[in-house]
Amino acid sequence: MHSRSPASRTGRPRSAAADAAILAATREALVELGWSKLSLGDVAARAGVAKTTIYRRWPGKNELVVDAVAELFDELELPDRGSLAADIEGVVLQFATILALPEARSGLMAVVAEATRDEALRERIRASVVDRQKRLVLEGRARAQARGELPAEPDPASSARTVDLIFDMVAGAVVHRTLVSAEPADEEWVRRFTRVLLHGLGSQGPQGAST
Amino acid sequence: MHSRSPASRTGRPRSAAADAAILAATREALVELGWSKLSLGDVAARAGVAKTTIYRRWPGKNELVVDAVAELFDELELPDRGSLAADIEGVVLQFATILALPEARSGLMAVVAEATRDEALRERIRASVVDRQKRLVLEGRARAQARGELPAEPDPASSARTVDLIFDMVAGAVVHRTLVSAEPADEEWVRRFTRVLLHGLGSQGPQGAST
Amino acid sequence: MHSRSPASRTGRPRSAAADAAILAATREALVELGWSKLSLGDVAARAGVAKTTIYRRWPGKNELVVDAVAELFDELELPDRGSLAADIEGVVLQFATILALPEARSGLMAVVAEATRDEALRERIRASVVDRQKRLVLEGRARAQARGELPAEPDPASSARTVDLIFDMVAGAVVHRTLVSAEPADEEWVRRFTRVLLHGLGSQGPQGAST
Amino acid sequence: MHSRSPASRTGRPRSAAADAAILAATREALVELGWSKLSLGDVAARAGVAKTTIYRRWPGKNELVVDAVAELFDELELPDRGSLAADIEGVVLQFATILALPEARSGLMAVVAEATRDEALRERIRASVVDRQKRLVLEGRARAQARGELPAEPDPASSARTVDLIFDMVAGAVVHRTLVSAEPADEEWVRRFTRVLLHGLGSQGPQGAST
DNA sequence: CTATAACCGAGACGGTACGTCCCGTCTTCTC
DNA sequence: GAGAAGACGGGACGTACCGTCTCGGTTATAG
Repeated sequence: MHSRSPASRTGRPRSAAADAAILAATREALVELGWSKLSLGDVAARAGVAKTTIYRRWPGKNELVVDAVAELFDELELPDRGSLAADIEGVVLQFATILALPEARSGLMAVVAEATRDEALRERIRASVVDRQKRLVLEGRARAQARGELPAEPDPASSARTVDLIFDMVAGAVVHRTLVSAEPADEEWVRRFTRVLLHGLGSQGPQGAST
Repeated sequence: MHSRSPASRTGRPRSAAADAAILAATREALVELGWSKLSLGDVAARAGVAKTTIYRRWPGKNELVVDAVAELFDELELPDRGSLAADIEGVVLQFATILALPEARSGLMAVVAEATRDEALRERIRASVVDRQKRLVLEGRARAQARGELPAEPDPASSARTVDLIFDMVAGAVVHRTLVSAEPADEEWVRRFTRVLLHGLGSQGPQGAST
Repeated sequence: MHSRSPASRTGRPRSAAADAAILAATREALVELGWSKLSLGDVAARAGVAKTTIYRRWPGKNELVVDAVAELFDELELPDRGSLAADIEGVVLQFATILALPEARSGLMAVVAEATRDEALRERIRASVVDRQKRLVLEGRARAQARGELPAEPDPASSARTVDLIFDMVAGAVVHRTLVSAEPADEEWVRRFTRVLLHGLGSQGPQGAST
Repeated sequence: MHSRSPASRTGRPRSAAADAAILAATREALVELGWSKLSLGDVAARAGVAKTTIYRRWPGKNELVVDAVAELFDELELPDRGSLAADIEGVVLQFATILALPEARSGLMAVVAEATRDEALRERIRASVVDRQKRLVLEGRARAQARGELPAEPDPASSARTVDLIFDMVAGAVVHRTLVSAEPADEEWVRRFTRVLLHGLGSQGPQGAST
């Protein structure tokens, strides 16, 4: 998350409790105020902490919010629901549920926007959020391949590109639906999305078998 | 874009040139500074205009940037390239090209983020950007149905939902690829994306026929 | 006191009332808090003014306090009391009275201390305080010379040096008595001081004729 | 200077070297930074000492600087130069030399300013600086009385008041000349000052006998 | 052809948050 | 138990913008 030079062993150690309090206060402030009105002074006050304590640990508002939001995504899981379609629907619904939280909605797009001009921040987002959740795609695909629902992909380079593509399609669609179109990614939408993802646009025929 | 009460006819009229200068200055500042360091005072100075002149025309930074960025998307077209796949690839590439512009990258996600807590801004984005480009999906689908590449969808409600879904999938994937994964949406990626969109995840076999 | 480039005629003019309010608030804060605990934010709040309004007019705390204190000395006068001794005693008592005010005590020595490392501040003090009050020495001497109590000094260079010397002796003695020794410069002290100043250390004899 | 409760005998004793290092570092910092930019953290770093070590020995910045500066004045002496005038000129020149040191200039007036609101600090200054140097006035007067240059003062109360007055006049004039008027108290100024002090303002006639 | 009204530039205004610096205290490990 | 190290809660700093206001001045239509 953040760390000092490894050789520093002297002096009073940093409070571990402060970290948690700051991140929780950040999420609380995101809910109440949203990204643009969130101030580090306010977060510090909520966390019962001095402003300098935050600045000692994070370079600024952007990085703090990335860390605060990233924790939300760690609870994503991929329980085996028996079929690739069901697995996808399950995880997409979880993802949509998290994106419906005000603390995620407010902060996520904002840091992505900031990241367009900040390579380090982009890397932090990739490490804390994107790559950490790509495991879901890998696991789901492996499971589907074991079930025979998807063909094996022997070329590792092409395989990696496919994982990236799917992640962009899944995450992108849910994010766009939720934050840009500002419509709920509810069960019906998730079913339609999953059908198109699995079978393509042409598959507009019978829908009954999906849930 | 912005308008006064229609009954006001006396007095000095607003300078039309100022509008264009302000929007151009906004895009210029977005390129140089990015969203978060863009200040209206700076925009005013670049446009050779007083701050009050901006505030007389736009409620604030958010709305100004929406208008400045929306103009970029008006150049999107959907030339008939003979097949649905080719049409999709064409428009997605155009979209990716615009999203690669710094003035779009910086501003777009930021106003979307702001819009999560501002209904009026959300509506402005929908009107200025989203709905205005949905025409591309409608037109592409109609053309594909005429060619027999896609089945007709008689139920208008379901039809609208499909349009929305496709728009979210296309725009979402490109945005996520470009801004979150921070990888270029180049021709190869667009080909892979289009194949999955049209034929589903299972279609990982031979690829030769795509370009 | 402070001024902008003389050519600036456009824009909203600076509030004259703000100047007076700020200086009064500064003196009030000096009384209550003293120099070291006086903060410009506090002064701004007392004056009902934004911090930036102060910084627009004064470079910093030092210059503000010089101006606030300098006003106190403008009320010094030299009424003709009939003899040089009486004139001196009168003005020294006035000076001591001002130096007994908390707003003067707290601020004056502090800015002098700061001025040891700030040529511009030293100049400001000289212009606002020292030179402005040297008139008293000049006037008193002229009057005494007219009365025949002091010899004329034809050499202008030597004359100026004498004025400076007397000013340093008078002001220095009162300041040292009041602020360093922290004893009141009361009537009796003033009488003793005046006798030494006029007649030298040897004149320790009869004192009765002094008032 | 500072002391612990006499009963504390166990544990590691305080480093005596640290005291000297801290005071020297304080003077060094006064020279480089001046009073207002001097911070105890900086002094600690210069002295190779932890901040806590300073706080264990002095209550704060004010007291530390008083002690650091007071040492400078201990070198003042009053060699017998044969006449009262010569004795005064000698000691005033020494005093002026010390006040010309940056470490004295910066610090002395600042702590005097602070002392206007801090009785304990005022007492510390009086004990460490003022009273310690009053010996010079006493010694000089005794010597002059022995020579017959000054009359005896039998009343002890009046005698003490005279000592105080002279001290305020001498120290005040030099301080004012040096720090407020910001002119050097050079030999010529000292001669003029001494003549007025000994013989009064009227003695503006022939000067040849002064050096 | 003059009044009136809304516009315009400039820039001061009250205000909020910034990120930094230093304060004086505390907590830890080491000597 | 003193000492070095350094994190801690707190407060002020001086700066940057915000969105509003008050100026003097300009450019239109309406009378």
